[in-house]
Amino acid sequence: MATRTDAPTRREQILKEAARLFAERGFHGVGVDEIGAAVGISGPGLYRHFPGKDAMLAELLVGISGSLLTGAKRRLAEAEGVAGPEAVLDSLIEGHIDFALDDRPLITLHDRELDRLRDSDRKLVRQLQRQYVELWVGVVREVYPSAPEPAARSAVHSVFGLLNSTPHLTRPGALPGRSATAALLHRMARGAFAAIEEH
Amino acid sequence: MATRTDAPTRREQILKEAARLFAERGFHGVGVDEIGAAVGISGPGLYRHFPGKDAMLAELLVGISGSLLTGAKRRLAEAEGVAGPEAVLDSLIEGHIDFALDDRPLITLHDRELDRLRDSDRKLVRQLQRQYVELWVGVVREVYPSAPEPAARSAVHSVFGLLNSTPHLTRPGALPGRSATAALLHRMARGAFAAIEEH
DNA sequence: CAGGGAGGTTAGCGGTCGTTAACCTGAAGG
DNA sequence: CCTTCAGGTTAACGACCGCTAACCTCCCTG
Repeated sequence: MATRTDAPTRREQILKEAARLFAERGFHGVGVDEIGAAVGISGPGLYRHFPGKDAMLAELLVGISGSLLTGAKRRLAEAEGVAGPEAVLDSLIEGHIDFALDDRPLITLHDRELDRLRDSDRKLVRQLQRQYVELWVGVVREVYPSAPEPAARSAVHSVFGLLNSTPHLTRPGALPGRSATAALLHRMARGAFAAIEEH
Repeated sequence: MATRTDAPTRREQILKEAARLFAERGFHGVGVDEIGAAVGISGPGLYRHFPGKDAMLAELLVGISGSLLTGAKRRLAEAEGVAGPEAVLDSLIEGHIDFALDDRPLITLHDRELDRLRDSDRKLVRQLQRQYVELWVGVVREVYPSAPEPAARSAVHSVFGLLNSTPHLTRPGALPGRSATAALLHRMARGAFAAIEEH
């Protein structure tokens, strides 16, 4: 998989703009004409690239869940043996923060429009999400062995909520710069996890 | 304001069911017929109680933001002088957790459907939200005086994300019970705030 | 016991939206 | 040079949805 430097294809443009619009106004709140207009073609021209509006949302959500899981697996494999569980957890957090900061609209969609999918697609996305969560839970339980599994799972969901809050705080972009924000989020996530263990 | 023991009025039933449906399927994803059916009347009967579908959403969102702010102000006033800033922060966290656990659909709506409001209503809601955030920021800065204001504000938004994650974790209801969940969320919120200060 | 308002009902209008149909065009390939 | 096809276009259809109109039926009250 080479690092892409090519110009984005029309199909990719459409997906990107659709993600932005869906995140801004909701799946049902955006018409196909608007999506088309956002990439310079109009309305039904989209059907040369996608079988329907639903298919765009499906591809977006499956893509998100897939790359989150793939990235997490890669980070876990890279750290295997050579690093302790704390470093692995840090790596997972870092990956999730990068995603939350770079693909804000996708993060928004990811927990907002899942129910608008066809049954089969929704099942797939949920399965990918579940694997992602369980991967985190495993690592968290290595770092905090005294934490019972349900608490660890709740904690993971809550930290996702914390990290995924980025869309809310960057209205004017007047926040302390990307790296400082990432560092703050990272520390807060670790601080939240550290509170799993009572006292 | 007496504690209400009376049966809920038809109007309140409608608001409650509308909140649930809007949270489940999005504002545009729910038809007035469905809302009517959820309270046992059908379709246009709703217009005896509300001027339109938008008005239901507006009343819900203004109500949420208002009661969050009112509750926070009350807690702040009660603790004035008699308690240190840490206790005030704990009280704010407790209030927000109660709300997140008891009114899950409203919490979901609150940061999801704001853009579907008329301009004037949206402005009002945003102003209430801003006051709520600033109230938290003030308390947080008392507890952590070394934290710069932008960091404190980002932290507050992130902790809201953490606390508002409750809708995600209660799919089957097989989580460790309400009080244990509340305690875990509370500890995590404090742990996250504690990480504001570097090192 | 008349009458009126609160709170429903069903029928239907007007607009919007996803999708399809039919047609056009420019560039690549034999 | 003719063909083909990818990638557009506009027109239009059918479904759905928010809302209004018109009507009906209790129940309360003077």
